Amino acid sequence: MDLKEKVGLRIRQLRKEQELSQEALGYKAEVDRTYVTDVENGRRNVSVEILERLIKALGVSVAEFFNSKEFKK
Amino acid sequence: MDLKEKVGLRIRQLRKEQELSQEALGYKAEVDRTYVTDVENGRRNVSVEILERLIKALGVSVAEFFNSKEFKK
DNA sequence: AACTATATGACCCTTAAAGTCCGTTGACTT
DNA sequence: AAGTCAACGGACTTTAAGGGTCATATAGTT
Repeated sequence: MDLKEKVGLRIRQLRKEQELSQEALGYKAEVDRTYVTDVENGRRNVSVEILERLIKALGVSVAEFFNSKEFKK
Repeated sequence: MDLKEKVGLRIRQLRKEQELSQEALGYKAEVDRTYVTDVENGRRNVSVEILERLIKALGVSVAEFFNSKEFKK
């Protein structure tokens, strides 16, 4: 599993915790709803600018976002 | 300071610790040395695929990479 | 002082891919 | 049946990826 897949799973995990729909997250992060779908399913090679917006919209710091089992080796 | 600038500084920090030149890091990560220059100076909006290669080349986990002061809020 | 080598920075340019936006469809819920 | 949510497709626009070139700085060499 590569990084973009892990990122997608982590985003989905945090989004569910917040009880947000993909569309609601997309709105907060100012990205298209279909784009959120693709990112969560590991089909998008996101840039750090977009990633930053998504992480902010999820209400966590970048360090917290990556402080998760799948990113530790 | 946005995320891509923070990422650039962190890469530079870790590269210096390893005593690698930009060219040597570029070689390990399979990116052009001028690209490394641009990334470190915050001029490139890197994708997670490239970021993953750079982080691997620096010999740290993704979690470690982002476990640094500048990424905590 | 002129020359070599190494390291970095700052442009410029092309093309492959990132990112946007319009749909539709299927599953599930009320 | 009407609404919500997620997945997916196609077409389009924008930008990252990658590489070229030249300039600068430092350090050692002859």
